[in-house]
Amino acid sequence: MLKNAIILPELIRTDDMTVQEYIYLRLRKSILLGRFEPGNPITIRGIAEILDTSPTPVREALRRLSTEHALKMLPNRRIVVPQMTPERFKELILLRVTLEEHAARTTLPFVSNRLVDQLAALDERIDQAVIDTERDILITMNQEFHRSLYTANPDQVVMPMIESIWLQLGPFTRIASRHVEELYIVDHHKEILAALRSRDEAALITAIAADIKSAVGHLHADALERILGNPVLF
Amino acid sequence: MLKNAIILPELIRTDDMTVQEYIYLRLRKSILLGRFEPGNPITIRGIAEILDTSPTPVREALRRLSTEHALKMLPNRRIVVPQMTPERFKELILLRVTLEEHAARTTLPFVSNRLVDQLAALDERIDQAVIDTERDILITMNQEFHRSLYTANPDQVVMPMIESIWLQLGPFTRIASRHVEELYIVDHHKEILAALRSRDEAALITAIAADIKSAVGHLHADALERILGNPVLF
DNA sequence: TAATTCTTTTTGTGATATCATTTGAAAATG
DNA sequence: CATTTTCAAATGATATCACAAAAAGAATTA
Repeated sequence: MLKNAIILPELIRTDDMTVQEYIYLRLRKSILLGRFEPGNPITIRGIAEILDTSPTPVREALRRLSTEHALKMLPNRRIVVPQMTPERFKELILLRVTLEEHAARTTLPFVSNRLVDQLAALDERIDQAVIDTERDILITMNQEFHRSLYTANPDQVVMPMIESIWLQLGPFTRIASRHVEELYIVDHHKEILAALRSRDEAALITAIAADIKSAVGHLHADALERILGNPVLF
Repeated sequence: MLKNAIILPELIRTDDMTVQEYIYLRLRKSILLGRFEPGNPITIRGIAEILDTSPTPVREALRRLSTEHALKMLPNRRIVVPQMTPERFKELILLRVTLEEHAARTTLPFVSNRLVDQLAALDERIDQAVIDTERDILITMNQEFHRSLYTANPDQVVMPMIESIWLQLGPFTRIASRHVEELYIVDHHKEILAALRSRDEAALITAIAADIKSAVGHLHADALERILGNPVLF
């Protein structure tokens, strides 16, 4: 079981953080980076052993993640990463577009020039990560780009739901990347930035939708069926 | 502390249900019916005493509910029902419209005549609940009406997010109803049913949006500010 | 009287122990 | 050889215990 220790990315643990919270954040990061295989059973005691804690905080962290639908607690009390199907994948992408369009629309009045500059800086780091083929950094920074934009709205309530979608898509991106030759991701951040600078809502919505769909653009129909049609075990 | 025992609605506990799940469902129902006052501190041991269990499953249930943003865990580790503000309320309603419109759109291809009949039957029970001024039944049935419609889509992933919105609005509806003379709720279920029968997507979207907004229709601008502007303690 | 300090009680957190369920492999059966 | 049965090990759920942090009172001081 200790072999799985590698799959959990490092995470600095601050003093004000409870054990439960630390475990939650670390597992969450791991799922977002696609480190877990769908279908693989996860055990409370197994995680507890890896992280050298008792089962109690682990179970709480796992339950939180199932509430966000990042994990699934089966009727037989087994915990797994949910299996992806073509239908569910389609629903997730459609909902992600809906949610992020909504988030973009409601955050636009709160967008400052300063924020756009920060987003532009983030985008440059993303471009660099693509050049360096730094997959983990790319995923993290891309999420940070979107999160920074949507949370400009101080009263926003949509972000947790977008994060839930990201968590549900996380395990799949890993599988998908194994079926695609190389990591060539074409984002639409430049268009998003242009739309933000001119405060053009229609253009922003278009760019956001294009950005989300391009992330799975090279995985249309046939490819998806091929990847998801069979269980894809490794 | 035992005086709060009354606020928890009854719930049948089946054998296959874990203690944690039972507590979760019971608290959830309680929140949806607006039994908790925003700001009131909730204690793990208090709930455990009321339900005659140990703190462990209670803490897990409460953590699940905070993950859904039905409750909030403060930095000082206190647990409360989040306070409502006019801004947050507006965001919640806007997002609810977005989510339920999305759900309606994606579920429409799966709507059968049989389902429409079931929804019509539900609507009649809702009308009766209005006549009898049975608040709890009205709220529950109304949610069941919407849930039945959206879950017709078997691959749907949006329902948990809609439920999260309902949970966040729950405590507020109670406050609001204390400021309104009587319980006269004008729903738009007849229009929803008509749109479903004719499989008219545009009409359905319009009806859904109208239905959601009418639930807070008598609480516009001034009234909201008045209700939410001050802490409103009872 | 109001503010502050000190003490007691309450509370959340995490580890441990116990129990029932489930799993998985060995043994038995056909 | 395939299937079923049996049984030990693993696992999840819950109660309990110990500890530290926080809250609430009580006592003291200004």
